[in-house]
Amino acid sequence: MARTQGSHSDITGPRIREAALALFARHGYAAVSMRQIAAEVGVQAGALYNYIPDKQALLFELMQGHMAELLEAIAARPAPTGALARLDDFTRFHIRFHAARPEAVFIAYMELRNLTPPNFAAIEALRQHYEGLLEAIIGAGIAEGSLSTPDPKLATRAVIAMLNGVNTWFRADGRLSLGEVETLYRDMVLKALGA
Amino acid sequence: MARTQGSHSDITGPRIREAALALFARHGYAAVSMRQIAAEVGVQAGALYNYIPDKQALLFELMQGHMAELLEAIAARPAPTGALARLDDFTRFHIRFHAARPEAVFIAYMELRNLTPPNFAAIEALRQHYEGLLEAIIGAGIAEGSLSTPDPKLATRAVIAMLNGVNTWFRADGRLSLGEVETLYRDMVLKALGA
DNA sequence: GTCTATAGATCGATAGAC
DNA sequence: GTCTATCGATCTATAGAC
Repeated sequence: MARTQGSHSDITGPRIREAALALFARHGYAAVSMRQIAAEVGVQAGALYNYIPDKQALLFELMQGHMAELLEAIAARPAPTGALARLDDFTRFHIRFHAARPEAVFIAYMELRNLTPPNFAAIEALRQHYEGLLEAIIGAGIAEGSLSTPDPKLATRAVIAMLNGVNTWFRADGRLSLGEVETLYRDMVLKALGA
Repeated sequence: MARTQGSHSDITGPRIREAALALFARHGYAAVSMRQIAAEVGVQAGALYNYIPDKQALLFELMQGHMAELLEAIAARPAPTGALARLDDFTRFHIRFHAARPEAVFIAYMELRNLTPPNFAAIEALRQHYEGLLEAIIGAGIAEGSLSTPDPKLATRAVIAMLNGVNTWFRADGRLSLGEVETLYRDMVLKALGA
């Protein structure tokens, strides 16, 4: 990994984020040193500070970037017509998006307590916005009569938790394909919400 | 918190575990120092080593104790007759048991990666044993025809994840009582499993 | 059983040479 | 933009007095 001297402003920045993402996900933010990140990138620790003000900002950027990507991806998706179709689309999107970036997802849920209070508030607002999208779908389903659940807010949290669980065990080379998992979870979600 | 000198073998041990539980849950294992734990107990850092061999053993004891308590509590519970009644009992037990000890639950799920490999294997075996209890109930329900779900192993994971989610938002002084939450989740679980 | 003191290592972040 | 070198703080764990 050692590199000789030279100027690499275009690639070092992204590589720092990649290395930090992998190391934070594996060992946890508090257990990873700036020297470890630097070694993974192939620079000395001091060079990291040309790209980030401090370790906290590095964590925040990773989490904010992940949440922004999530919200952009769901916003860019054309919404199907009808609550059931929208719910089907949401569950498939959620599972697929999260399965594709397990490290960022892991960090986004595990390292919240290592954010400073203002940084935490910013991430929490993004998370609540995403949750609100699902709650709106469930509310629309109740309004149109295609869904029936006594407490939409609680049901929203239950569905999100269920879908998030996929990331703790899914492996691409496992017994089920991602498409099969999506369908099985979609069916459980629809039934749980009284479709 | 400062204390004068003296011998307190009977109470210092449990107090160390209590302090470590609270601090690990709030700040994370890697971010908590032995000095912080000692200060919370009211002793100097060196005194901790009369009770535990090292920091890792302290984490392991907390997690193992939690899992042992969980398995003992469910084993001591008289099993109702019929899969639906057993499922109702399991969901209520799971939610109530976990809601009563949020710190231990948080540590049990968040600090797995900070265990040494042999310690991790021991905890993981206990977790799988617990999961197996729910899988057996679901399997029995399918066998007797009261439940209908295409993949019992996947359904087991989905239900556990859904139930675990309660701990991330439930507050005793919130909108819903724990009993109400239990009932709402029980209903969603039953429906999701095709009861 | 707890104290004080400390060893030996490692941390985040900065300064200045190139 | 990266290097070497380092400051000052902090860490786990241990040694020896009481």
